[in-house]
This record gives sequence, C-alpha cells and structure tokens, in this order.
Amino acid sequence: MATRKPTLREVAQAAGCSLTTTSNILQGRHELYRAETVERVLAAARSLGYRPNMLARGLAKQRTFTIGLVFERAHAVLTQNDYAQHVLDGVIEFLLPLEYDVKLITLPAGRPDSIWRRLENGTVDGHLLLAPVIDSPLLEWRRHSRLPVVSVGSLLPPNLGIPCVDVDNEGGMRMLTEWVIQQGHRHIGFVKGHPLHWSALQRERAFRKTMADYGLATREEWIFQGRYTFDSGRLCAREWLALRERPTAVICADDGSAAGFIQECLAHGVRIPEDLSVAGFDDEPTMHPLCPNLTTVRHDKHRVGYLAAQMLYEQIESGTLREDSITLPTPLVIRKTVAPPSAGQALVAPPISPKEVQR
Amino acid sequence: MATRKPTLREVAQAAGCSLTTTSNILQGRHELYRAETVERVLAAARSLGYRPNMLARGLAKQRTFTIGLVFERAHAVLTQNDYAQHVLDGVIEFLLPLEYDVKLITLPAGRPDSIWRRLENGTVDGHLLLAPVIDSPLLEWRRHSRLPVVSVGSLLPPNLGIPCVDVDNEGGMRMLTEWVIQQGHRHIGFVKGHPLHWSALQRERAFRKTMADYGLATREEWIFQGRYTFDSGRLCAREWLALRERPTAVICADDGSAAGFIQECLAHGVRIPEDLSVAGFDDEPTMHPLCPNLTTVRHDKHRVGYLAAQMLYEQIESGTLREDSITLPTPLVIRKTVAPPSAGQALVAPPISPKEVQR
DNA sequence: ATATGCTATGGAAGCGTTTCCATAAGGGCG
DNA sequence: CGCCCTTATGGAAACGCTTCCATAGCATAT
Repeated sequence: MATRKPTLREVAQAAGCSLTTTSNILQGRHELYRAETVERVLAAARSLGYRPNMLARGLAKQRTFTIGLVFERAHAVLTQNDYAQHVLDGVIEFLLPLEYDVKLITLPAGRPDSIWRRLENGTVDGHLLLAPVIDSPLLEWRRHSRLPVVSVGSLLPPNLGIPCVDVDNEGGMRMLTEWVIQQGHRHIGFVKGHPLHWSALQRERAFRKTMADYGLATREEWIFQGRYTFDSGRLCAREWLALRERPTAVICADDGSAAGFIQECLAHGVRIPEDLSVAGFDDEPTMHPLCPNLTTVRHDKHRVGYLAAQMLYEQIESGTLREDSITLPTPLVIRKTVAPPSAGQALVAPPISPKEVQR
Repeated sequence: MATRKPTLREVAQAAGCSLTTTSNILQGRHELYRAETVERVLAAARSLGYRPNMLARGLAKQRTFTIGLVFERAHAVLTQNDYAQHVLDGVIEFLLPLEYDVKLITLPAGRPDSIWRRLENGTVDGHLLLAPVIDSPLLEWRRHSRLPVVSVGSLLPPNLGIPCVDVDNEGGMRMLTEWVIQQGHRHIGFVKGHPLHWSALQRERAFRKTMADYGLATREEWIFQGRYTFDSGRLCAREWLALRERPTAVICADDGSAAGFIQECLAHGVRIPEDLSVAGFDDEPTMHPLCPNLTTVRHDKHRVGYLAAQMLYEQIESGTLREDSITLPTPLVIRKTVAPPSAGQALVAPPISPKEVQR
C-alpha cells in the first residue's frame, strides 16, 4: 500500500520489454512498434498508474515545459496589482492547452548573484518579465543570459534587444489628450504614474508632447506625482484642491488614480465633469463599479499576457531569440467624466489643431 | 561566447578536485575540508559563474524546493479572484526567505488521469489546494496520493484527512448575525455565496442556525443566491426590491455581493442604513473605496496563505502528513451599514436572546 | 611496532528519462 | 543460397547532481 510511484523501468518490466521501447511508446511513437507491443506497454502503464517524472524528463530533454513569470521586487506583492492578475490570466489561457506550467519567481533583494541563481537554474525554458522597472536588475542579467525572454507591460529601449509586449502607451495618451483638447480644454493637468515604470514615463511624455504640438503650455504645478493607485489619486486631488489657479481638466496616467482623484473631488463638492473633467487610462474593470462613467483608454491586459506567452513560446520552440516588440492598439473609451469646460471655468475655446504633427 | 552553462564537473576540474568535494563544498559543508580546498572550489565556481541546475539536484535529492498552488478549474481565472491574490501574497511571504518557488497549476478539464498527471509528476514537493470546491476532483485524487497537501480557504470534512487552513466562517457569521439581531432586526435576509464553495455553505449554515437559536424564522424568499461577486449582489438587490414584504436587514456572504447589493439599492433610492441594513463578510480591501462604511467581518487572507504555506512546509520538511486544521478568528468590523431598524420599517423589537445556545 | 581514530578526499552508484546506435529476425531478390 | 533492406527491439550513454562508502595518510594511544 502507498508504495512509491512506479517508474518507467517497472512499466517496462511489467510489459516485458525494454526501457527504450517503453519510453518510445509512452511518448506516442506508436508507429515504431507492433500493435501488440504498443497495447502491452500501454496496458502495463495504465494498470500500474504510471505517471512520468517530469524532472527526469526535463533533465534528459533539456526542456522543462515550464516558464517563469518574474516579478520585480517592487511589485512582488500581487495585492493591488490588478495588472499582474489580468496578464497572468492571458498567459495561462495560452499555455494551458500546451501543457506548459507557470512558475512564479519573485526576485529576492540582494546581490545579483542570488538573483541570477533564481532565474537561471534549469527549471524553466524561458521567462516572462513582468513590467520591469527602470534600472531593474533584470536588464543587467539579461545581458549575460541566452534564455528566451519577453518583457510584458514595459516597452524597453530597443537597444537592449529584449522583445516586449505592451499596449501603445504613447499613442493612447496622445489620442486621449487630443480628445480633451478638442473638448475645449486649454488648461490641463496630469497625474503621473509610478515613477519607476516605463509605461508611466511614456504616458507622461506623450501628454507633454501632445500639449506642445497644440501649442499649449504644461504648467509644472499642474503635474502631480501619482503612483498608479487609488490613494495616490486622492492625494493628488488634494493638491489640485489647494491650487489657486486650477486646470479645467486633469488627465490621469491610470484609472486607479483617476478614480481616487474623482472620489476625493466629489467628497469636496467638486462636480465631475461640470466643475472638472477627469480622464483615466486602462479602462480597468475593477474600477467600473466605483467609477462607471470614466472616460479612459482601453488597455487589454489579458491580450498582452496572451501574446507575450505566445511570443515566448515561439522562441522556446524554435530555439530562436527575437528582439522585436509588439504594441497593441489603445482605443479611446469615451464616457462622461470629460466634458467641455463650462462657461464659468474658462473662456470657450476656439477650435484648435496641432501646430505641426510630427510622429 | 555564450557557451553552455558550466556544470559541476567543470568546476571540479577547474578547482582540481573531485565531484564529491566540489558538491559538498558548494552545498556549504565547509567543515569537511581544508580551508585552502574550500577557497579553491569557491573561487573556481565564482570565476566560472557556476549556478547549480535545480532539475538535476531535484532528481538526485528527490526534493524540488517548489510547491504547487492548485487552482480549481472554476476559478482558474485570477481575474475577480481577489481571494487568490491575497492568499498568494501570504504564501510568497513565507516561502521567499526559504528559497522555495511556487508553481501555478491550473487543473485542466478532462479525465482524472490527465489531472493527476499534472499534479503528481515529480516537479513539486507538495500542493496548496486553493479553495477546493464541493465535489472537486482534487478530493478523489488525494485519496490515492501521499504528497503533502494543505487545503486553503476550504474547511473540508475532517474525514477526508486533509489538513485545512481557513477563517472561522461559522463563528464569524454567527457573530455577525447576532450583532444584526441585537440591533433590533427580526426580519433578516441573506445573500448566499457561490454554491460550490464550502465557505459559502458554512456561512449560510451558521446564519440559519443563529436565526433558529434566537427563535427567528428564515423565510426562503429572503434567501438570495449570490455568487461571491459584485454583480451577483446587484441582482439579488433587484429581487429584494421586487419583494412585497421585505426584510429590514440583509446579511451577505461576502463583501463583493454586499457592495453590489448596496449600490443597486442606492441607485433605486433606498437609503442604507436608514431604509435597509446590509452587512458583508471578508472586509475586502478592494471594496473599501467603493463601500467604506460596510459593516462586515474581518478575513485575514494574507495570514491564511502564510499559515497554509507554513503548514505545508512543515509537512515537507518533516516527512510527516498532518490531518488537523487551523481556523483563524474572524473579528467583527462594525461600521455604518447596519443600524437599528427605523420606526417606519417595523415595530421596535424587544430585547432578545438565544433560546438555547448550542455551539 | 601495532592498533585506533581522525581528517581529507575520491569512486561510483544512483535519481528517472531520453536517445543514439546496434542488433536480430525476417523477407524479397538476383 | 548469400546479400541487402526492412521492421522490431534493446544496450548503454547521457542529462547534472548527491551521497554512501571506501581509502589513504597521519597522529596518538598502547
């Protein structure tokens, strides 16, 4: 009773044939053998309840059928990390039918040595790097490694040679900013994302550039430092409330801070959008109950995860390293938190267009 | 350039000693050897950039230093599964310093055979079963397996011999129900949790039992079928709104449905708690922005995860199988969505106490 | 001088698979 | 009847590491 798991050798013995034969047949190479032999092996395996040891198989084949999902130390904690959840779902959806497993790898703090030991220890066929932050140790590691890798949710500088999958942060933010401008706003504030994230940088840059393209000034006291969280949005709203001269619209780098911003404003009697227009970014489903009317930009995280997994998989299967990136479109989601500024807020603006559009 | 990863053998060669010596030293058994030898081996390993292959090590030691986190098919998708997130955080917090990894295992649909193959293939030292549902194939599998296992978030029937870690669902719900009763409510409705979850069953049972203990009737048209989600709560609220005779309070099996219930009520002009008292369960942080005043019950998911990981770890290290369970306390979190029924709602209730208290 | 007990090290057999290559039997062909 | 080509099967090395056990050298006790 409760004896050890049967090994291939025992199956072979039971079937009365060699290890080779047994292994081949159990791997599905039925055509090599007589139907009778195949049946005998299969029957033996079944009756013994044989299940192959993936460790041994991995060692022999130099393939583990497992990928690593690497979390930065900064967001090791999944809590309040809606992003990781959705991406992970997409990853799993792609990988499940392929019988690949996912290993969660949280980067320990400490010397690069111990980090590398965790990343490159033979237990995975490749890594998905979850939104590597600016100056992440992952980038340095990557320079010494030949493991297939895909960066998810951070479009890294192309000279790193790391393939990336993310939405088009710059394009999305440009469209959103243009939309707000076209509603008639000329005084527009911005809530920045987490300072260590490439996406935050890109969204901010696109905002500034679009403003400049339309000949509008960005005033630094109207640029608030958010952190991609609800609470940071509330804090920024406080700053906005304390301002003597206020922008008539605020664009947030993400929905979480937008929701926080709005909630804090509402709590202080500021009506949205009558008194202030607010836009978000990501169209985050978990914010829907809280803020169902948010004008924002769609960010299909699930698809990002799915495509990233696929890209990694293809590298693994083909044995080729890719260096190109994929960016997904970011359609505008127009709801109700952005409206033309009311007469009391500012002069009705004349039509406007970019002075020069340079993509 | 970009040559293969160095193996132990190459380190041994470089250091000019045997495999055994090298292996021992790299595993930290320094006291076995002369300081000079130790230094030579360490230096060789460092200069070659040696990193042990965990697969090979696992095969030799019969230990992988990895645990499996098994998701039911039903909640394979992490999205909207706040529970899994928090638990996972706790798990990782415990495991990270121990250098254990976590593998995500999503049960495929299909024959038990393919499920078992995924669970028991030598790649993990034990499993954390994430909230196994009623009639889960995991339970049947468990009867044939000797792998260490802990059920997280489902207190399974003790005769299964599976150790469990969860909060005290029954105790928490009893306290909550008593509190609502003590506020003066006599007509109390209930929003059930997901029909396949043990916790939902236990919470419902405790509600019914407490009501009975206090001599109060539970009317079946006041028992609504929720699903542990925001939207299901809204649907239940619609049913409540359509009722001819309404309870003056509704207890929900979780915060998500409570928030949905409340939001739907508010949208229909029902004031909380003036017109209706609503209670939740879980004190879910993600619901705070949405519903900051919810009276509920604390559910420390992070701690559940932490303890479960610890329990599994101890089994693995000791080689012993445990069968006992841990239940965590569930303190009441009294906020503002439960208040005494107003005069218009019902007669002011006389004091009340349980007819007989049988724990 | 021999027995005893250390200390420092290495040989070799695993761990459970895969896979390269060899071999043996059988059949058609000249 | 000997040769070659198939078809069916097995031997053995390899994957990278751990560990049991043996051994050799040397100092101390008898």
